[in-house]
Order: sequence, then C-alpha cells, then structure tokens
Amino acid sequence: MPKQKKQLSTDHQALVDKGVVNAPDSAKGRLLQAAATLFKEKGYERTTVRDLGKAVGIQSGSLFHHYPNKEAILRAVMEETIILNTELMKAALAQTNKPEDKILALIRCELESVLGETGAAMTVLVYEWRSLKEESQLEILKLRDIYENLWIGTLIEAKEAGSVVIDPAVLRRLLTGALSWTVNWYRKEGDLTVEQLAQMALSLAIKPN
Amino acid sequence: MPKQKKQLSTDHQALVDKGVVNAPDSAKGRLLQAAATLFKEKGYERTTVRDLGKAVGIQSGSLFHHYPNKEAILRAVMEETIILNTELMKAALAQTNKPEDKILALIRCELESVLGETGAAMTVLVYEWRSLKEESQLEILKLRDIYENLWIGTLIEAKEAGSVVIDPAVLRRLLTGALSWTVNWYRKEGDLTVEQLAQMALSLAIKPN
Amino acid sequence: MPKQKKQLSTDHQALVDKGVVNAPDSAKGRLLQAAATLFKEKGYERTTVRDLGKAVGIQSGSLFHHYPNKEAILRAVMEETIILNTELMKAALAQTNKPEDKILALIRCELESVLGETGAAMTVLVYEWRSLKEESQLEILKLRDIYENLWIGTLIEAKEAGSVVIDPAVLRRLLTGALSWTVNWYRKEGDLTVEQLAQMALSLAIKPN
Amino acid sequence: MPKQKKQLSTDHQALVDKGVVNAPDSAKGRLLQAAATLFKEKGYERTTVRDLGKAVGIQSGSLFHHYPNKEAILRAVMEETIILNTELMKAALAQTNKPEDKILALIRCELESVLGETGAAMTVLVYEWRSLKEESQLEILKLRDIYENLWIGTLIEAKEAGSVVIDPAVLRRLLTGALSWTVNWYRKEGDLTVEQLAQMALSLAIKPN
DNA sequence: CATGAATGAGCATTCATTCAT
DNA sequence: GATGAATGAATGCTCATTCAT
Repeated sequence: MPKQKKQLSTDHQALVDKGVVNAPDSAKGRLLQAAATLFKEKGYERTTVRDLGKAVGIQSGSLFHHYPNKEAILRAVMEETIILNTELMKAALAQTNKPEDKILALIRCELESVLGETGAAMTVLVYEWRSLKEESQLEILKLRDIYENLWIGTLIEAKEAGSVVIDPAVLRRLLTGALSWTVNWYRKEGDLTVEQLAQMALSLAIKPN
Repeated sequence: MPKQKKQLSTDHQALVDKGVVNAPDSAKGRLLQAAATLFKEKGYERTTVRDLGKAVGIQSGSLFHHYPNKEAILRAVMEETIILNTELMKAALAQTNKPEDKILALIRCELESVLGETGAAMTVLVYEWRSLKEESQLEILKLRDIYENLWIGTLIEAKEAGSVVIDPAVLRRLLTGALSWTVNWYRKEGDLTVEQLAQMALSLAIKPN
Repeated sequence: MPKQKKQLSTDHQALVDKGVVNAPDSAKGRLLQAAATLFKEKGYERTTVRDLGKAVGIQSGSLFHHYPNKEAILRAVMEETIILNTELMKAALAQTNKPEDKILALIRCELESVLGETGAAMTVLVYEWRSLKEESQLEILKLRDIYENLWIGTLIEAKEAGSVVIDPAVLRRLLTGALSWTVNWYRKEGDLTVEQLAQMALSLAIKPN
Repeated sequence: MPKQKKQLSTDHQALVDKGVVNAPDSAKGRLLQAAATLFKEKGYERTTVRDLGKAVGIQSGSLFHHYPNKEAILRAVMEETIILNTELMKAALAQTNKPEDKILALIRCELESVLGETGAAMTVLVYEWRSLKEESQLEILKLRDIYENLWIGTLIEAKEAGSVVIDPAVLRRLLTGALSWTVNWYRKEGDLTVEQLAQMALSLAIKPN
C-alpha cells in the first residue's frame, strides 16, 4: 500500500516513524480506529469482538493474534490517543510565548482532539474508564499526568502573570469538563467554528488585561 | 415504620407525597438508590440483575415484580433524579431576584445534585445515556428540556442585564460540562467547599459589574 | 347466579348433580373451560398460571386454592371431558338398535365432542398427553378404556353382522385419527354439515349391505 | 469417513448431494435427528437446548453456531422432513399408473414416513405446529401445499375413474388423520405389517370395482 | 378464600476466548 | 497469521409455587 489515503501531520508521522503509535493505515492502526469508533458509538461492553472483527474484515478469533484480549484493545485506543495528543500539544506550545496565547493553544488543541480525528478515542477515554482493569488505569494515568502537567504548568504561569485569577488546579478541572463535554453538543456543520468556541472558552478562563 | 432514617427536604417530601418519586425508604426507592450507586460504580452493562438483587436483599427474579426489565430500572433512576432536581431548582430560583443570584443558585443546585445525595444518579444520567433504548431517551429528553429551560431562561435574563457576555446556549453547555465533570475530581473531604466551588464557577460565567 | 346462561343437556346436568363433573358456571367449571381453551390455543407449556388467573379474573396465586398445581388443572380438563363424553355416548347408544345405527351414533357423538362445546378439551386430550406425569396418564387411561370399550363392543357387533370387514381394533384406531383430526380443518361455517361429515365417515367404516 | 453407517435410499442421497437436506451423518444432520426424537418424546417446549446439546455431544451454546435460535431448529426439522417425503412420494408415484395403485403408493409412503425413519420428525410436524412463529408457519405451509397437491391430484383422478366416491378434499383429510394417528398405536413388532395396514387403509378409501 | 410479593430453579441466548487445522 | 467451530461461564428474564397478611 504505497499510497496513503490521508496525509498525516508532521508530528503524527514522526510518532509513527518512532514506533510510538501505529500507522493509521496499518492493520493494528485500522483496528484501533474502528475500535474507537465502535466503542464511542455503542460503548465498550456492547461492542462485541465480532463487531470489531467485522469492522476490519477479519474473524473475531483473529483479533487475538494482535491483542491478547478485548481490554487490551481498549487500553491501546486510550494510550495511543493520549500519546499523540500530548505530542501535538507540546508542538503547539513550542510555537507560542505569552501565557494567554499558550492557554489558547492548549484549548485549541484539546478541542481539536475532542472534535477532530481522535474525537472517538478521546470520548472513549472519558466514558469507558471503568472498563479498564485497575492495572491498566494506573498505566494510562501516568500518560495522563504528563499531558495534564502541560496544562497546569501553563496555567500557573498565567496566574503569576495575572491573567488567571482562580486556583489553576480548579480552573483546569472546570475546563476539562467544559471542553470534553463539547463532544456531546458541538457540530462542525453549525454556525460556530472551533476557533470561535476556543475564544469563548478562553474568555471564561482568563481575565482580560 | 414511624421513624425515618433520614429527614427529607421539604420539597423532596412533597414529591414523595404526590407520588411523583418513590420514597427513599420504600422497596422501590431503595432499589433505585442501589441501582444508581452500582450503575455509577460499575456501569450499567457490568451491573447484573443479580448484583442489584443482592444490593437490596432480594433474589434477582424478584426485581421483575417491580420493573419489567433492567432497562426500566435505569430509566427510573434517570427520571426520578431529573424530576427531583428540577423541583429543587425551581424552589431555589423562587427565592432569588437578581440574575447573578439566580445563576449562583442554579450552579449551587447543580453542584449539589452532582456531588450530593443524587450524585450517583446524576452520573448515571450522563454516562449511561446510550444504554437506554431510543424510546426511553425521548421520554427523558422531555424532562431534561424542562430542566434546561430553567437554565437558559435565567442566562438570557442575565445576558440582557449585561452580566453574561457570551451566547447563553454556548455558556450553558460549557457550564454543563464543567459542573458535571466535578463528580470525577471533587472530594467533600478536601479544602474546597461546594460554596467556594460554586463561586469560582460563577466567576467564570459572569463578568462582574 | 340463579339464571344459567346456557341450558345444559339433560345428561350433562345429571352429571353435575351427581358431582361427577363441575357445573360450567361454577368457579372450578369456568376455570376448566378457560384452561381448555388456553391450552388448546397456546399449548399447555406456553400457558402460564397468570394467563389462567387472568382468564377467570383471579390472581395466579389463588389458583392453588382450587388445584394443587398446574398439572392437576390439565388433568381435570381431560378427566371431565372424557367422563362427560362417555356418558353422552352411552345415552346415544341406548337409543339405537342396529349396528350401523350404533356406529353412526358413535361417530356423531365423537364429532360433536371434537367440534362442539368440549372441542377445546378434546384437543387438549390429544395434544397435551405428554405434559401429564405418568401417574396421571394411567388414571386417564382407565377412563379412556371405558370410553373405548363402547366403540370396540359396537364394532365387534357390526363385524359379526357383516357390515364391518376389517379388524375392529384397527378400524377403531383409523377412525380415531380421522375423527379427531377434524378439529384441524372442519369449520362449522362451511358448506359441510357435521351430519354429512358423519355420514361420510360412516361410509368409509362400513360396507353397505 | 469413507464408510456410511447406514445406506441412504437413492432419492434421499440425491437430495443430500443437491444440498437440499443435510446428510444424516453430518453435524447438522445428527442435530436434526436428535432434535426430532427429543421434540417428539418430550415436546418442543420441554426440550431444553441443553438436552439438544447433550444428545449430540456438544455444549448448548455451540448449537447457536448452527442455528440462530431454538425455533430455527424446530423449523429445520419440519422443513427437511417435508421436502424429503415429498420427493419420496414423487418417486413412488412415478412408478405407478392406475389410480388405485397410486393411492396405495401414497398411503404406503405416508405410513412409511410416519412409522419409519422420519417418524419422529413427522410427529413433530403435527404436534408442534403452534410452537413455530407465524412467519415460519407460512414458510412450511408452502412446502406442505406441494405435498398435499400430490395427494389431491391423485384422489381427483380416482374420483373421475369411479373408485373414490366421496369428496376428494374431505377424503384426504380423513385419511390424513387416520394415517398420522398410527404413530400413536402402531408397533412394528406386532402382527400387523405396514403393508397390511396400507391395504386396510386403502379399503376404507376406495370402493372396489 | 384471595392477595401479591417473593422465591429459586431453570431457560434461551450471548460472548470473550481457545485451538486444531 | 487466519479460520471458524467449540467452549463454558455468565446474563436477563420467566414462571410455578409459597406464604404472610
């Protein structure tokens, strides 16, 4: 398959090259994409391994050559999306300077991750948490912490600069809820652009100077 | 049973008396409470009717004397909590006048519903939506609309009064996410009181005059 | 309930008076009638005690004040209908003399029992035999033998008189099948009267002199 | 498996080769045979899928790899037996000429189907009709019509030839009952051969010339 | 006698997982 | 790697029967 259907972002391609995440057009990559979509739509429990097999064109039994069990597929979906979005966020932060710009970049990134390509996987991350066994939860939590530290660091900077007034930890949590919930109501076809939405979210988070 | 274990709020008791919701110490009421807790902790799919039976001290088969099937239990959990919280919110609104006070009252109510007694049921309402069959979803949606109209009406008032600057519909949705997400991080035992949290949420929502 | 909806035949009333069968308008009688109808329509296994209760306007639990278990109801349906039809047949035989007339009387009686008032019960007798426990089967078999002896005796007479040519035992069995099967195709509303049908059946059974 | 346990008739084997019916020694074939036997002995409702599984040496859950549900097994039992017996009857008719011989051939075939290898399945066809859902009933009815038309056509011929005197439709129905009922009393071990029985049945049906 | 809540064993069906081919 | 038949434990639900009221 020499031709790629869709051009990956430079950062995404770099992660594929490093072997950190699966190429979206590889067998595993397509499985994870299909799993994310099905898990989002029907829920993890209601999605059968037969559903997963059918979605990628193999028998359900063959899935177990790629992943040892169904839960491992859920975990991989979550891991890959956190890793990818952490990297995308790092790249976005690297191109900004002022605290307010940084916060806007983070909001944009998070909205993009929730409402764009990785949206299904991000939704799964939020809604199917309980379906992971504890051990897997701890593993994901480590990755989540790296991601969250990018946020917290930025908000603390902004607090020191005076553009954030409330406790950064609380603010981050309120924003987490506000932004992740968009998956339940935001429609790309509507009047509101993601950029406008990002600006609105920013206006809640900071006190204009 | 002349003594009640726990004193219900006046509004709650009134709903029980009207037969709108089940008394929390009745057989059905205890079932719904247990169901909410289990559904929140393990998820609807992973909660078996045997789990439910055990939680209220009856055989699983006996559940079907009270509800025709498992989904009906989920639906009842959702319906009762919406109805109850709508009434509590109406009562709270009735005691305020200024738009800002009204918004604070709504935030308080919603936080209380998410973090207090009905917290488990509210979480179920958010996380188990997909497990309802479409027919039930429509039924709950009607109740949800009544609830949401209390919010939207108040935010529109506030916009006209100048204390809200962004589109009320978008603001409500951002707040919905921010407030419902608190269930995932807020701990009553911590330093932050619900009242403080409500104030912080209010500070995001409105522009101080 | 001083007025009877339907006048019973003299023979039927006599059996009621003797306490051999239940009066059709008594509580037990109505239950048996309803049971026969339901067992015929849905089958014994698919008929629940709740169905039976609803059909006579009581709770399913109350049935067990009248009969010790569901199977006893089935057995009573069968017993009463055999006893009743045996008596009706005896009465019919008593009014005939010639072997051919006797056979016609028996055919008429059997068709009437299958296609008339007791039709549901007779069908149950044929189709739900396996649902009886062995002990009950033996009990019914005794009653069945009395009934069958009326037939066999008459056919032997006819054989001796020359109007029947094949073995009476085999003939009776072929007739049993032919007549009981009518429940599956004969319609009172159609062109064929029961009397015509009886004549046709007779024409198969005997060799005209 | 180069050796067959039992030699199939040429006609039966031809149907297996065409894929119309399952080979009796295939997995599905053995299941259907076992199902017919159990359904006949205990009734469809009283036969559990565990019974069926045990009878063919697999777990009950594995049945659902072959048939989507229990009712489909019942339906397959009925369908296969009608198809098979229709073909056997066609073959028998093809070897006869005179109306009386044809009727005897039909009677022989039907007795053989009821009392021979497919006897259990034929009994199920008669006794478990109500356990099919309406849709399946209609499907079987189509097959039944093909079978019945062989009978009716032959009886009409015979009526025209003068050897049948009563209405062919009524005669067929009386014969259906008489012949299918044999399953309830005829024993191969007894004195009466199937051939003798067939001759007796023929003597009822026709008026000797 | 009647009620109706509760029982508890049993049912058909589902489904992640295994494994011989 | 892939297949697909088989497993076996678990699931939601049914239902005849019991029994305190």
